[in-house]
Amino acid sequence: MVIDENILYSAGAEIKNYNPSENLFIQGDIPNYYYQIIKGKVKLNNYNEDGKEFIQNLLYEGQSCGESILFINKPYPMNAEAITECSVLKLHKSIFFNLLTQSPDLCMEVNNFLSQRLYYKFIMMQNISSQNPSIRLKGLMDYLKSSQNDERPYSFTVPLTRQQMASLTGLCVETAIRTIKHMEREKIVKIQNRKILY
DNA sequence: TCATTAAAGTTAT
DNA sequence: ATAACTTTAATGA
Repeated sequence: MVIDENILYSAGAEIKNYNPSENLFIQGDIPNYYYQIIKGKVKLNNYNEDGKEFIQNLLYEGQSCGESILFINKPYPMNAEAITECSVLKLHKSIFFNLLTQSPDLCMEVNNFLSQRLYYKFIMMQNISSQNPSIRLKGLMDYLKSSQNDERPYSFTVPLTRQQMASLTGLCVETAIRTIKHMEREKIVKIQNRKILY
């Protein structure tokens, strides 16, 4: 959790609910609020000229959303779209900034989260620049698996659909599927009733 | 080699 | 039921 929900409530944050595929904000909007997810999943994405989706990030309950550019005066370079039913706490940025200036602890927590996002971006940027799809997918899975302690092979179940994995790595689904099958043959992953074990 | 298109099977809502 | 996801195959860059 980035910020204790009670703190956000007492600061005057409001709950907003979203249905799947509803946008919290879209590309070009001016950032005015701090968002923190109470329940549900949200994706940050872009669409290229051909309408192909690239997922910048998947966010879950307890995480915040769009805070990365709240601190500068630029419109959002991406959309935030609910992928499940979502409850989100929304706090105006002026109040959010007040909270931060009053509490070093809060400030650290926000910075910590910002660091994590940045870390993910670096990791993904490195492996996406690889031409090899197997390396891209492996890079993604390595990152996801690093959040758990068990490092044994096949101890991690990838919590993503193949479609999402493809959109996160800039591949098309079919290539992702074929590559994953190939990785299964090479004993890099196991597949149990469509779930990918890594 | 990977993306794209099409078609069909499977799962989730 | 219907939409979303998965899979296979053919074709082209």
